[in-house]
Amino acid sequence: MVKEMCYKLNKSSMLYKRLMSKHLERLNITYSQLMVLRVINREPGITAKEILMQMDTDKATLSGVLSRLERDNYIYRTKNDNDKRVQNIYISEGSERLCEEVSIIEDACISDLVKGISDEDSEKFLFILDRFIENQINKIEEKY
Amino acid sequence: MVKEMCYKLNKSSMLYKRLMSKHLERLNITYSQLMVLRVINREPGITAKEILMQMDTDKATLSGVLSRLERDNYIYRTKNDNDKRVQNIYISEGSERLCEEVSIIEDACISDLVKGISDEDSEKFLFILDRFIENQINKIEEKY
DNA sequence: TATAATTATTTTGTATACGTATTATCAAGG
DNA sequence: CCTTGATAATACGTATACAAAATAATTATA
Repeated sequence: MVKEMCYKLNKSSMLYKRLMSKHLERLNITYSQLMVLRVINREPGITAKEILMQMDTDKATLSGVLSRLERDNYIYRTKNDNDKRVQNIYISEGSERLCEEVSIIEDACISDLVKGISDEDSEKFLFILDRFIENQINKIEEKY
Repeated sequence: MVKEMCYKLNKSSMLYKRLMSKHLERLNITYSQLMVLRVINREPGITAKEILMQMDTDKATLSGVLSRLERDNYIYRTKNDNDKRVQNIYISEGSERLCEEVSIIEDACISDLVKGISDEDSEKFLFILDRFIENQINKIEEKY
């Protein structure tokens, strides 16, 4: 049964990314880029390191996403004078609007996903999923 | 709440892949390759098209996975005489053993993931997840 | 039967995911 | 000071994920 849970979690995750990508296509931005952009929108001047701590992704991956966001003028970066290793990251003019627009798209994407699932069941689902994730994290931290 | 469900499903999926990858590292095979190898192991002579139907992945992705599996001698392919577009795919000598070994690894990986979650709750979780996935599939098939 | 439509698969291009190496900078100790 | 170790970030290599185009073979149709 655990195996089945894992497979279906993977499948659902894949479907979600597929769904969001389709809707985001016309905005010329990817799902990953968007997730990062939102964090920056919430905390202007944030550093890559701080984004990493919030997002549980890989630093090399994030570096790539950031450089593409910068290339496409969604963000800009300035060197931090206190610590020249660090760059502070800001949303470009106009990108706030993008974040808002995307929230609307996301709401549309997810609107029907709990159709036929009661609030109580959703609650229950989240509760179990939290426990499952906790177990996964413990397992990953184990030695091999 | 739906948004939270989606984020956590993604997170859990990522963690699972990370966990399996760490354990599979020493076998010199990736998680995706393994999933494909197993299907071939179950149905020797299967075609790429048939694998696709079972696995809900992308044909281009599968094509790459298959070519790497062939490159590393896990599988071999023969042209089908009835339809020369098609290739029949077989497990190479020795790869069956790999499949068995991997099952053991996978069991070890997932063994503690339902710790603290009752059978009843796992059941419930799967039930809700199935419904969720069904809704996702319907949503993806909608027009934009 | 010649052509059009379809099908199986690969190729190409872009964006992740992630381990490892590298670069630049900082901070602490000798 | 200056070397050593830690830290922030990028670069590189390999493997997906996936859209779109290309290839090659098959089938349907005029």
